[in-house]
Amino acid sequence: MQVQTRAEKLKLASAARREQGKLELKRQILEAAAHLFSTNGYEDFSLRQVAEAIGYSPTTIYLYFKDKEELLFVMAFEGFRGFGVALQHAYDSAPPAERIWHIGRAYVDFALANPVQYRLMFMQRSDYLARPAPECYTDFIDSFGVVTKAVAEAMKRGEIKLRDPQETATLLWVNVHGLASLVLTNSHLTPENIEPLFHWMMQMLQREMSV
Amino acid sequence: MQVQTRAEKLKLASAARREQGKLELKRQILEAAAHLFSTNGYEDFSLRQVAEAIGYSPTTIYLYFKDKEELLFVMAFEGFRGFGVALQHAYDSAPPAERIWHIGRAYVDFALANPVQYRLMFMQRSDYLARPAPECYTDFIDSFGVVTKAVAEAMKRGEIKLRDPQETATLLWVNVHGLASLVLTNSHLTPENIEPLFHWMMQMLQREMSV
DNA sequence: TGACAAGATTAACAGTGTTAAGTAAAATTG
DNA sequence: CAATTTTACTTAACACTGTTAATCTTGTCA
Repeated sequence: MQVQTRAEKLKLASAARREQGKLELKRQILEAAAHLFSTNGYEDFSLRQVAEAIGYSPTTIYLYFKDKEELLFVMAFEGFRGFGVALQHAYDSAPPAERIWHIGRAYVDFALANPVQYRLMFMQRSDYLARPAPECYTDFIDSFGVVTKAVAEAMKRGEIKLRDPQETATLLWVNVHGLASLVLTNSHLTPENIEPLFHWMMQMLQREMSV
Repeated sequence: MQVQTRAEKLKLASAARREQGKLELKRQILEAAAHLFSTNGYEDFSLRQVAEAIGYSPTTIYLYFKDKEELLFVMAFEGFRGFGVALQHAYDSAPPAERIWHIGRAYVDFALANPVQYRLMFMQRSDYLARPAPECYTDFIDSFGVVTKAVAEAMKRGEIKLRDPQETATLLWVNVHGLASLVLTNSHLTPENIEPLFHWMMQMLQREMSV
């Protein structure tokens, strides 16, 4: 490998700077989109409004996202990313014996703290879950995998009964998702008054896993 | 009250016939809409396509439904109606001691048999649940009420532990909805292979309610 | 017959996603 | 430094969408 000439270096630097600018605008689009999405809702979310919000012409967005669908997908995917981080954090920060409980807590808390995103991710466009991640999102945490891991390890430690970890994790998932989506749906269930139900549910699961 | 003249009778009959015709066209619109909805999906569902399908101009639909939103709502509501009927049937046709189990079964079966409607009702447009029923849909079964009733009666009979029936019903609901929506979302879970999970889940709930 | 009402249509508007052609400025090259 | 190419963006246009107002048609009634 030979050293580059000064001109070549400059060229690369400038290219990098421009690339940086592109990334920043992409970021800006995503921010405006997320904001409009959370205020207007899924139904009234429009590309043209996003464009207007950032002061660009509508077609500019197509230079950064293939189409509306992809912009929405990336928004959902940022949700999946944050969601995965939250579950992983719960896994990491809890004593092994309490991991499952903490993950359940983190799951529900995420839904309550990010209702708009949660709805998009798991209710309105749950089909996105089947889609492969967009390129450049390689450092992606498999949320369900976190649960499965916690379950499998608890089994290995003998804290819960030996079963198919995947199936056990699914039963957990069914419960936390069921509760979360019910709270986001039913006005009688509020973030405050679900606490007893959440505790009951988690205790039931814990008991069930032990037996 | 005096007898009507022949002319008055005719008038009424003709008015009734026309009213009948209106109802039939409304029915026709709903059928075409349901069909297009289930083939094209929520995103690509359009009034103009519905109009074309039944051979009317787009604006005709506005003579029968206030707007697209109401047509969609009525479609969802027909789903709620069928859903309520299914749960009620499960309630009626099962021996008292097995009612809860049967209702759970009916819940999940409905979701698997009517995935498109279920998605609309409880995932894509779960906000419809908070909306009051459209007039003329007065004979409406409160699905959650069926569960609550079954639970309350099982408590009275001493089959399950005394608790807040509403909260117990909610825990049941959380589970069946969680499972149903997961199956409709996750391609790894299919109507065939969830049977073990369903049984495990229901047994867990039954155990939990007894303790 | 002529007035009237009901049911449907046409035309139009505003807004949407999306594509192709055009433009101005910046970067690159000889 | 001038010429050329690339880049980032815009304008114009198309094919849709939901929705409204005005119009037409047709059978009903006095």
